[in-house]
Amino acid sequence: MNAEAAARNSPDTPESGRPGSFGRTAAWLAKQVEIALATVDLSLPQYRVLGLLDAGPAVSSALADRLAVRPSSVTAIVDGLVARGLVDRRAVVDDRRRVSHVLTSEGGQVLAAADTAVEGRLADIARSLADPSQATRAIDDLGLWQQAFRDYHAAVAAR
Amino acid sequence: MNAEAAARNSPDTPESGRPGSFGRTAAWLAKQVEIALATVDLSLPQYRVLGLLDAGPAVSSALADRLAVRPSSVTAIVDGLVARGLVDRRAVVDDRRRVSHVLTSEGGQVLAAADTAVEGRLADIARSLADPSQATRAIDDLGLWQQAFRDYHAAVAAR
DNA sequence: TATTGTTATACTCTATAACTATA
DNA sequence: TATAGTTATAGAGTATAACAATA
Repeated sequence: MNAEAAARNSPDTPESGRPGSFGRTAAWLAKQVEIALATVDLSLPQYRVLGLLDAGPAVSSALADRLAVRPSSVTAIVDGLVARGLVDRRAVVDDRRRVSHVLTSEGGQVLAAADTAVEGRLADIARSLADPSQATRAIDDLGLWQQAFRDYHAAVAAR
Repeated sequence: MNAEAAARNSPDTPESGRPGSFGRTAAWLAKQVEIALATVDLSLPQYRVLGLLDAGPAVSSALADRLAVRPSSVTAIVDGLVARGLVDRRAVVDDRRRVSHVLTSEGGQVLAAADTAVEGRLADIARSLADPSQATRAIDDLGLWQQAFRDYHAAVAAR
């Protein structure tokens, strides 16, 4: 351990990140999601797309905005989903430059399986906490983040 | 919105994921971390490596285990960090097949900047919550997950 | 002309398989 | 022989730049 780390960490938790480093925790949470998604053969970006389309059809530019990626990345991500029949591409009638994306029923099933896999893995990890009430609290408070994202996007959209 | 989604969502939140879909929330949390890390020119895997090395030097196989990736992926991730002078590779004296990795002081500085960037972005989003006490709770409870990972790894290591 | 999306290309992360060096 | 790690190669996600189709 380097000097900075030694100064930051309490003596009885020598292997941990510094206290309050919740950014690193979020990074590990991400890895756990990836591991769970691998069981249903889905990547993190694909899971995000399916989740967005679960709320209704969306054109490429809307997906690119919400995913915070470039349009060419949307093409790449969706290519795989279309090839597997999880998403349908369809032309937009009044503006034929645009391409809309629709979740197929098979896509909905895979999305549900993905939700189950991810939630199951995260719940397993939460149960490692000694206090069962803390496990519940850890899970429930991800719902707080869900609300935060909703409010955040609403605020950004209103700008 | 498809029929399944319509059935799951409450009428006043038509654009949201289904209630309790905390797996999707974790997936979006991951994206926010990536966006923040881009400001310090770091990827999510690189951020995880720097965080691990902050606790002390580690050989490739140990990093592969903790990162849940194959050894060749460790080589690829670390290559970029070594090229930037954030990590040093060094031979292990008593077993020269092994390669140890050490966080440089510049690496420690970039890691600190990354922590600041990620925590700042997540805090911004949490502040979108109407109730300020909920923002605090959302942030604090990521610390609960930090503890959960610690306990989970301890349990896995003890197997 | 401007906009939407795809294609071409390059870089990173990931894996599997083959290889080198060491044990 | 077995193990640790790298290299070779391939596929996915990302970006930028160039392009085609449409407005």
